[in-house]
Amino acid sequence: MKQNKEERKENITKQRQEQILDAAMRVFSKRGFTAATTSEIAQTAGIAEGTIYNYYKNKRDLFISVMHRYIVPEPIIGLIQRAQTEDDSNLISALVNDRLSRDFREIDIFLLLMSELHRDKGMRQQYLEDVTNPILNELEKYLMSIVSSGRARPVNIEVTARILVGLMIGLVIVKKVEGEQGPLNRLPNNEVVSEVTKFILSGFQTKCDKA
Amino acid sequence: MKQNKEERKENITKQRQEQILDAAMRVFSKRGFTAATTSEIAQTAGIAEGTIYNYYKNKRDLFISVMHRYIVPEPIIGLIQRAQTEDDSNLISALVNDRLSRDFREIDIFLLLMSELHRDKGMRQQYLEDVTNPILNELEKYLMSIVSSGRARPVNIEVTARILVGLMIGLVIVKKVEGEQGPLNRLPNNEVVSEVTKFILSGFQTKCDKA
Amino acid sequence: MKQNKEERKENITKQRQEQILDAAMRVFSKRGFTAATTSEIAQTAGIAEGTIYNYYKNKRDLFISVMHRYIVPEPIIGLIQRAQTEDDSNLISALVNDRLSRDFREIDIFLLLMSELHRDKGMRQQYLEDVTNPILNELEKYLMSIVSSGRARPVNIEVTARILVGLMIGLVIVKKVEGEQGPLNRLPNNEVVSEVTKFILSGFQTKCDKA
Amino acid sequence: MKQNKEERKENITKQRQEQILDAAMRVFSKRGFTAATTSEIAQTAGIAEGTIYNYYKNKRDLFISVMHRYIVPEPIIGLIQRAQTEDDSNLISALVNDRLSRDFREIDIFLLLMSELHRDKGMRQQYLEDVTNPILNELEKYLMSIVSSGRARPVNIEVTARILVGLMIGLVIVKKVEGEQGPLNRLPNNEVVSEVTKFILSGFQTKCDKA
DNA sequence: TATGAATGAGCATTCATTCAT
DNA sequence: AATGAATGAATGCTCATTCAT
Repeated sequence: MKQNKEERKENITKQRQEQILDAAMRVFSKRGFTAATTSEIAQTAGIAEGTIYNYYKNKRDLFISVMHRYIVPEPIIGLIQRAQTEDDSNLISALVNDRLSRDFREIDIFLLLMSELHRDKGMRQQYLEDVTNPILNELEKYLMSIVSSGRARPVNIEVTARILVGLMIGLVIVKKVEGEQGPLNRLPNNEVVSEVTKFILSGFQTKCDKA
Repeated sequence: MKQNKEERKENITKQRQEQILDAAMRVFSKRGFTAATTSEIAQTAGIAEGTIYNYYKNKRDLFISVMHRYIVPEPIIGLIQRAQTEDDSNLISALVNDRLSRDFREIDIFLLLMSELHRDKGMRQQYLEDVTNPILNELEKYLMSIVSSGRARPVNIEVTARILVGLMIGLVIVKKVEGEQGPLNRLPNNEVVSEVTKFILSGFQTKCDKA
Repeated sequence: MKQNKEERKENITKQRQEQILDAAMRVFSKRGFTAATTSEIAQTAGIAEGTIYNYYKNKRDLFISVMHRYIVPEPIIGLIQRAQTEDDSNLISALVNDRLSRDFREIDIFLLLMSELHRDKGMRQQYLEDVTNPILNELEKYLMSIVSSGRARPVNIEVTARILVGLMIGLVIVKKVEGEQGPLNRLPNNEVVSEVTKFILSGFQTKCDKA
Repeated sequence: MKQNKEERKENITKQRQEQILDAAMRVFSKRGFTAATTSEIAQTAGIAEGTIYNYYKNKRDLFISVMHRYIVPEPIIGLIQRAQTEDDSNLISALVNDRLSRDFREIDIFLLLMSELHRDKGMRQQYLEDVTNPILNELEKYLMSIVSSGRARPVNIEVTARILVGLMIGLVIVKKVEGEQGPLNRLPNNEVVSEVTKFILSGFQTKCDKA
């Protein structure tokens, strides 16, 4: 019984934390770290302002928790790992599709993260360790495998991994900046994905021009 | 003589504005729009806080002026136009090199702009008109010319232009996030540029696999 | 029990509002609207500056609340209504006495209101509706009744009502401007009241000069 | 020649002072002392902000000069003196008419003066000596003469003088507060003047009711 | 544990005044 | 004498954080 009670308590605590994190994520990504107010976060979460401080030491602590909660490498790493056996075109398509089909909120969080990273050395280090490096490592493993199997040119693995990650990030930013009227939003998603995939695999030059 | 006087006055005004803009740029890119204080901007510029308001209506006006002063499409458009007659590999190299050789401050300003754009519809619209669209238009013209000349595959012009822009933006972000220890900073610049150029022209797949 | 709690809370809120309004009234009437500082109001109320803003949106809102709290037509209207059956001399005496026995603070508030009215059209309109018109209406009703009963000359009702109101206002101002040494303060109150009453009823000309 | 030059200089100085005083009067009466800015005064006068300080020590000094320049007892005293020989009804009419036909600017200055008087003891004292007392003295002399000549009841001279002054002030305030739509503005001026004159001479009670 | 009133440091902005030209 | 840029103190207002209930 007692344990049951404690469990329930713990559950409520978890729920409350989730509730706050979700609200904080929305407000932070809408306003940016400094312009976001604890008052608006509390309102969004449907709780009192003071309650936030029962779960998080201060605003920055809450922000860091939001980043940990919503910026994670697992989904993208999963994609790469599951794709190791599939053919390359499928993997790239899946990756591109995954990124481009996310909604704008994620882009906002990402941009937010970017702009806060260089104000907080510790955060930047942690983001590198927790998110960037795992993804890049996985990509590098994949690139090594396809280079050694002869399916890819003998590219510089490190640089190419960064090219791929950079391309994903950049596309998502362009998509967001141009908004609803931009081609990346206007065209059917699969058309965009297929075009990007072809680009990644073959560049834009006429193929086999030396053949 | 009189004109001389007026001219000198005008020069002083210009200098003072430049002085404030420069300081504002530094502080804004270090702190972000909201966290930047007019007090720190004034201190950085070596003037009194009130003096800022003799030249700019308010903090947001100053911010917009900074953006206009430091985010301009001309250099990149110039590059594309001057390259129309050169061979494609040279143009791409030049573009990539131009972007990757910029210092971090510019990246900060760019990220800053991105994160403020979606809080200010007017600013976003203006940025599209003043910067994004001119660059994309120029790129699209270039792509059309090389497609029709047979030097490029019959790609979707619109999407490919965005791929190129996105790639530039993304690379610069990755370079910034990984910092001094990342490959994009560690490797010789020309090596990175050459790798990116090859990627853009041919992708990473083994060429002519169907030949 | 719960209700008790809520009630207590409400009481505290009321008290706090009253505390702020009282302080604001003092400071506003001492300094005028613009010269009054929220800092001094807070100090006078014995609270922190920020606390004011838990109860009032901004300084102007606080000012308007002060006006609503301290400038009300009810007492004067009550006087007129209760006097309808009494003889006219009694009513006039009561009115004059009521006005002249107020302390200087009220005069300050009144002057303050006057000087702010023409900077704020909305406030002026509201003051007319809430205070001026009700009093004038009541006075006009009274004047009509005494004219039709033959106790008064067939005066222009509208103008005479304004003469009476103006006389009250003006006397109070003269009393304030001349200060302690002026006759309106030096002479016994009932003497002044009686003199004013006689003036209102009969003017200063020798009565019945045509009889 | 030299003297001529100096004279001209003096004239220019006078003109400049007048120009500043006039502008200051307009701005002060529109905004009130604190809310009026030296910047707006300078703009209104068509001069540079700094120029004000060549003629007036500071803002308060300028304000006091405005008061001295625009609030003077002479016109009203002149009216009373010139009327000594005329019949009483004419004098009262002239007084009332003089006050009620002034435009709103003067009322604003008067209200402004009132609200500043009690922040500056010296100013209040001076206003009493320079303006209030001379007018009241003149009125008292007049009242004494008509009482002793039997044309007026044996009123309390001091109080009655204040009643008359108060009535003028109050009427003007009511006229201003009610604005264009109020009866004091809507009705023909001579009708209002005549009504007020009759009131002052005879009150509103039916005349000769004891006769 | 949740609440939300109270706090006061901090910020953008204004403005009277000065002073070099 | 006139100018107007520069100054910086002062102000209204916000908001993260605390704490009594």
